[in-house]
Order: sequence, then structure tokens, then C-alpha cells
Amino acid sequence: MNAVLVDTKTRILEAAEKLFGSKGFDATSLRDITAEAEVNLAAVNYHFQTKDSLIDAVIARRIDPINRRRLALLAAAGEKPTIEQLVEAFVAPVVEQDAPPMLAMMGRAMANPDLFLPRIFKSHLREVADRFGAAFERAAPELSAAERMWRLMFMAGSMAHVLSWGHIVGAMTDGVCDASDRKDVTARLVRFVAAGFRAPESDGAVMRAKS
Amino acid sequence: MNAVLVDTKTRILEAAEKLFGSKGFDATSLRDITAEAEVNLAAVNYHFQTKDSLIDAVIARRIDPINRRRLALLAAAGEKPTIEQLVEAFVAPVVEQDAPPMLAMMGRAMANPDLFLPRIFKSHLREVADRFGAAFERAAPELSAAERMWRLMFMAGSMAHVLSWGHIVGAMTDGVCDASDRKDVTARLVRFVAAGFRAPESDGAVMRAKS
DNA sequence: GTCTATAGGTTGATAGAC
DNA sequence: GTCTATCAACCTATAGAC
Repeated sequence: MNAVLVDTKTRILEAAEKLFGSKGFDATSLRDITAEAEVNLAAVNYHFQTKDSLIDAVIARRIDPINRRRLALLAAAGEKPTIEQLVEAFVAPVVEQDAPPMLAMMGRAMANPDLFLPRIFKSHLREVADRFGAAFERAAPELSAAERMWRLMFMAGSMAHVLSWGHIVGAMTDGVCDASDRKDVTARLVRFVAAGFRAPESDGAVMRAKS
Repeated sequence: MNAVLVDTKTRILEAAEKLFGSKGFDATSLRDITAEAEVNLAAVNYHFQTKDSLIDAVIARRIDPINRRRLALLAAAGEKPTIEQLVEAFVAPVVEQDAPPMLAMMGRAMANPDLFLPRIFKSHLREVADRFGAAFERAAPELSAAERMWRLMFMAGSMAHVLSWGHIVGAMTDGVCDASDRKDVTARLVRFVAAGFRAPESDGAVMRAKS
């Protein structure tokens, strides 16, 4: 007694999100979505015109609040945030989202550069990338720009993999890993990534003094 | 004066690998593949029966040599390998493969658990997972089993993201990151992941003595 | 806003000649 | 082994009644 009360447009968004996450964007047909949402096929085109703009709408609905929360956490961390605070501000708003189907969908989106770069990054992630890029530069000024960029990619990759595999990691590890406690997952991710960021850049070299 | 000399079956495998990497498994039709390979459509079904078993063949062709090399590097690292040696033995055979189209395809495969777990992990990765799992346990015995598993996932995720984004990271970062020097990418990945593995498990706790 | 009906194209797979 | 021709199923998108 819940899904029947929300309007058609939202039902489509929720069904699409769930199926995009579990089957992928290309493998999910509009008919799959309308069947899951118990809605007429033509309603999709009425509300969203095309499948591509439905994909955009499904993603935008989630990523905008996430990015607002990221920037809020970044601001709350003050003038000189630690690397742990920066990683957590970036990761927690995604990993701790209380919408499991959304996690798998975001994982798929991040693994698809041809979708992600033009349709998500350029329109929804510019400000977050700039602000966090600058913050990481202040927090780890001893790193070269290239190394810092690569480490941001590694961070994004660790997070994306958790999103893609979260729903299945429990079964795969016979229960050793449990992704349902999302605060716990965030804490593990933050520990790992922050330590990676603190690694000296050159194998033999000694780290330069930090400010 | 190369592709025309190899046989039809190999031409199909190479075209499929390239397109699976650039467009994804679902978005690539058999007709896309036969056009790229300059081969007749019916040849695909003659040599591979179905699209699904073509996918399996494309993946198996690459992953088996990779896994042999992983196990060889693991053996070459001796009785007490460092964490750096373990990470490199796992990562280098993939990242340093001299077959760019294969990298993007593997990145996509790793981001698709429903394809990867039953059709790749269970049939091609069991031995590698067991051997590396045991080696990491000996190299980082102070970690709980759960934390060690999570960190292996983070490692896999960092690597997968490099595979998916490698072909585009140069353009995205205005040339700051260059994925074409694959030894360099491996070195950065090893530094980052090994440092993450060495992080103490509990934020406040002191690390226990290592053997 | 929601429906039926359907257009117009693409898909994976096969049958059968050569 | 390779080809042409074709099938049945599926797809996205739209037109038009209600």
C-alpha cells in the first residue's frame, strides 16, 4: 500500500532505477519498465519523451541531492580538512544513500564512461570535481597533480565497485562481507583510500614536509 | 595487411572484443560485430552458436593467459612476498596487457556482477582467488578476514576503474593523466593499494605486531 | 493524462544452396 | 566454411480516441 499511491511519473522513475541497476541501461527495455511500474507503455513517452532522457532524469533525481550533501559536508569540515574528512565527504553521501536500487544503478553508470562523461560529469559533477580537487590539493600538496588525479580515480573506482557489487558481495564471500551496514562500509572505504592518499609518491623518496 | 590474413573465427573475436569494450555487451549487436570484422552474419552462429557463448569465448581468450601470468608472478615472489609484490602480481598482468581494446572490455565485465560472477569468476578465477587470498592472509595477518576481503574488493575496483576509463582519462584530465604508459599506471596503482592495505584496521587502535 | 493500436526498424538465430 | 534469404520476436516511438 505504497507504490499505488505515488503518481505515474514517479513510479516510472523508481521502476527504471531498479531495472537499470539490476540489468543495465541497454538491457532494460521500456516494456520492462512499464511492466515493473504497472503503467502503460505510452506513459513513458508522454512523461519523458525518449528512453535517453528517461535515463537522464533517473540519474539527475539522485545525483543532485548527493552533490548538495557532498558540498555541505565539505563546508562543514572547515578550513583545513583532513584527508579522511575529504574522502568521507565524497563517499558517504553515495554509499549511505537509503535507496539500495540506486546504488547498483550508480555503479553501472560510473563504469560506462561514454554515458558518464558527457551526460553526468559535464552537467552534474563540475562543481563537486572542482571543489574537491582544490581541497585535495590543499590537503596533499606534496603530491604532483598527476598523482593526485590518479588517486582520485582510484578512490572513485573503489567506491564504484562497492556500488556495483554491494548487493551480491555477501553471497559471494559467504557472509564474511556485509554491505548492508553502509556506515561500516564507508568507514572501511575511508580508511583504505585515505591511507592510499598518504602513500609517498616515489617508492624510494622520502615525503616532503607537509604544511 | 594484417587483419585480412587471420581466419574468420579470430576476426570475429577481435571485432567483438573491440565493440564490447567501446559500446558494452548489450549495446553491441552481432551485426555490429560482423560489419567490423567484415564477415558474414551467419559465420558468428556457425563458429560460436549464440551471442552468449561468443561473449564467453571473447573473455576466456584473454583471462586464461592473464591468470597464468598472475600465478607465475606470485610463485616468483617467493615464500614471503611483500604486499607490493602481491598487488603487482595481481594487477600488472591485466593493466600491462598489450591489447587496449581488451582493457575496456574487462572493465565493463568487472562492473557487471551478474555476468562476472557466474560466467567468469566461477569458471576462471577460483584458483587465482584462492591463492591470492591465502597469500594476502599471510602478508597481512593482523587484518580480520572481513577487512581483508573488503580491501581486495577496493583493489579490484581501483583496477577496474582504470580499465574502464583508461582510454578517456587523458582527454578528461587535459593530459595530466596518461594511461598509455601502462607500467607507470601499474606503479601508481601498486603504491596506492599497498598503502591502503597497510592501514590499521581500527581508527584508534595501534597495529598489532606483524610476523 | 491515460489508453489502444500500430508503424517502422532492429534483433538473434536458422534453413538451405553452394 | 561461407553465403543469401528469411523468420519470429522484440524494440522505440507516435498517432489519435477517450
